[in-house]
Amino acid sequence: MPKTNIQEIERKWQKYWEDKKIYKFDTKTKKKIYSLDTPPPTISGKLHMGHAFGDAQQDFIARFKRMNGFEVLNPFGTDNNGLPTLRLVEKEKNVDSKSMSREEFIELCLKTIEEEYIPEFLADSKRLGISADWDIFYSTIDERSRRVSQQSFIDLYKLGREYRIDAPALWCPTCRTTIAQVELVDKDIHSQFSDIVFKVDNKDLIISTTRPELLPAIVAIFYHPDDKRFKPLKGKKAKTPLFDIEVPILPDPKADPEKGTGVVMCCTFGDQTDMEWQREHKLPIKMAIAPDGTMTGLAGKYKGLKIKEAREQVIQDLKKAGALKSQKKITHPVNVCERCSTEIEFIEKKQWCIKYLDLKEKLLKWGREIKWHPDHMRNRYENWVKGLKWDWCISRQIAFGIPFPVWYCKSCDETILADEKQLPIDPIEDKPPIKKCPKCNSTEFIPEKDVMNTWATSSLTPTITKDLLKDTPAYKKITNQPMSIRRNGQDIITFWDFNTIVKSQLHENRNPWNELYINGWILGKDGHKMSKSRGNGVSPQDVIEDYGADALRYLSASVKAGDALPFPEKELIAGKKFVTKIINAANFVFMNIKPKKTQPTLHETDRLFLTQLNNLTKSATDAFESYELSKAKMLVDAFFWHTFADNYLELVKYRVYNGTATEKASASYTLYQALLAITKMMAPITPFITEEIYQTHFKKQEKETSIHTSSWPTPLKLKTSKKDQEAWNTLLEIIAKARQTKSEAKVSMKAEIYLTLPEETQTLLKPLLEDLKAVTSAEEIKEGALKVDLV
RNA sequence: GGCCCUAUAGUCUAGUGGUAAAACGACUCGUUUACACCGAGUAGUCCGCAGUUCGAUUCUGCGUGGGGCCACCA
Repeated sequence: MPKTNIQEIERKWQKYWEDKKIYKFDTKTKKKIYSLDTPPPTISGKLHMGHAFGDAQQDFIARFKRMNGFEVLNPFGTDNNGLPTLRLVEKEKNVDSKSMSREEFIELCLKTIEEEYIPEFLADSKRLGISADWDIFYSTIDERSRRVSQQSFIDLYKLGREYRIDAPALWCPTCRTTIAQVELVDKDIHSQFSDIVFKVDNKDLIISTTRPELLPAIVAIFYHPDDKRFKPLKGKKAKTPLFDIEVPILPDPKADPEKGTGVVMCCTFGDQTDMEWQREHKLPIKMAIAPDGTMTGLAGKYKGLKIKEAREQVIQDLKKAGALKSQKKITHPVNVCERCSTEIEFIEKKQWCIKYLDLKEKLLKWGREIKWHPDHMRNRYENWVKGLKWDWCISRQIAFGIPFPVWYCKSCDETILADEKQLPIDPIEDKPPIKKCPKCNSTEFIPEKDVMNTWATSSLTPTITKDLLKDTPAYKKITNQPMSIRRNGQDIITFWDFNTIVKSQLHENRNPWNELYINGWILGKDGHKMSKSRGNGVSPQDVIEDYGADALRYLSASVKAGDALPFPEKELIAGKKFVTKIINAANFVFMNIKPKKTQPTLHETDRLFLTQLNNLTKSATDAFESYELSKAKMLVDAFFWHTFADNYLELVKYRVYNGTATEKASASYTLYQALLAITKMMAPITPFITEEIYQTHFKKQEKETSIHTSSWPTPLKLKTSKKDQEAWNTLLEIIAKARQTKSEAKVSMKAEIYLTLPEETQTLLKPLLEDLKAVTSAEEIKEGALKVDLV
């Protein structure tokens, strides 16, 4: 088929589906509802291959369930309330969010995304054949999401699950925001160990550090409790150079005797271990670094210098003071901000946290109540839960996002919640619901300026989806129960899936979904993750242009749940070939048959073949049911290609052209049923070409508006016998033998032969011998050991 | 440092306690009443070691390679 035809056919059915509202969710449905919690992509550009690949796999499930009698709730959302959107709009519109009012900036973000990004993204998704109901649409920053998200905050506050504390927070000096553990990446940094001389009872104690600028913030010195070298120092105090601060010397097992000189200095905000020590040993809190990445007054004369400048200066001064013994260059990995690669710092800040560390055991239990596909992906969730050390900090200090619905009393700091009926609100713009503080009667309130972390909202997608259907009859059916399934990539199990489970359990005491499908993962041709910097990306738009959307979907169906696959161009070729082949096969079938729905007396070849078809129907349906999508595709594809096209069509041709009325009727029925079943079973994967075939050939008899709302095939009623499989296999073996003989003799497949078959084979295949003679061009069948002779 | 997944033709993947298969590629032929974006055929393969077993590519352990998660990183 020429390229333009594929494009035309696909566009034609895409329009048809939209016009006929084939994927419209019927809110008045009487059917069982199958609901999908769809991952809202952060839209900052075109649909990329990762989106296409995952969305396609989800669509296979949606379409399969739709054909199996479910009313499928397949919404579509976008996630654009976070830092990436903020960055995008700042860059695109050349503005600085800090110099605008929050309201202005949110407006600009919404407008930019909605006008310039979402339309193209949606068009690409539709072009891919995603069968979502586009009217059930949400954005994680729209009014509904803001309301649901603020309501969640208020509910959790009332449940005592939220608290606000002065806490050390991971801080990025460049982004000027606190960041989450998951936003950190490791980076190898060239640095140096400076051996600094401390004084204990006027004797030298050498301590190695990579961060001499933190000398003013030292609160203790640690050694390993088993380290004999330092045991005598226990309980003594060390004096720091330059600053002359006296700090205690303490034993702690986290100090590594092998590293540096075996003793380590602890500053409140040096790194995570420092903070743990601060807590465990109840050390004072000292802040040497301000939120903007400069030194605080604590650093004395170094105040106002940037971290690196201060480090240089301190080293110079240590040298002058004779307190720097030596320096050694090292490369060591440090945590940096994943967005700007700045080394992170720790600061003290009032933050809202959701308390969940007490729920670890329950979280593990809840995780086990969800069916994971594949099962082993639950390990990632469990490892994450077991490793949790902090409660969930949901405060973010950026200009864009969903505001906390709270104010604080200016005089007593009492938290004032917004009136639930007025959500969503912005405390900066709106007034608190009360005039006086209930605690101290003060009348002045300070709005919370922070916004919520994006995961605090996107962890509510099941709630948001259900809220979209409020006031419809379907609402009752979907509320108060988990959604059917969520599908997403393995990369966000630990935050999106995890946080959603947390919220659902805290709010509703139930899991958000019954099942989780971790989609297969597409890599670049080089086996690495697709990325701009590697230049190994493939654009789905180009692929659709060259091969068609069906071919891209066919490719997406060749990876197992949870697996990763280097981009296989050959699967696109195979997909395109499949499309051509099945349309040709359909043309052949309907050129030669008279469709008949009732089963006539079946010719033995047809009965045996239909038995094979029934086996396929069972195994492919099982595979779809258990979400083994790649297996399902492989089974149907292999059957279509080998059993149906290569063998059955060849076997039946002679009879179709030359048979008696009875023989033709049997062939007609068989061809019709087999092609219909195959077409339907491929419909979830290649929806366009199967719709083309359905509409062109089957619709007259089948009557459904679309193949995608037709019913899934079930096995046909057939007489069977124990020898069916043996007879079918033997038949194919003989055909293969004849083909082999001809090929080796380098003659045409139509060359005539003498076929010699053992008596028992002839008995087994008796009703098939005429078809066998025709397909092998055998002039006659002789008796004896299996042999093929050219005439 | 802890953990998870994984290893099959040139490539990418199925599969099995009795030495294996499809697709793409290669090679050899054929073709005109579905299909040259075709048909048929040929060659080619189970990471290493040890254990369990009559028998291991398959099960177990270890090693090695690849992918990933977590923790640490003065």
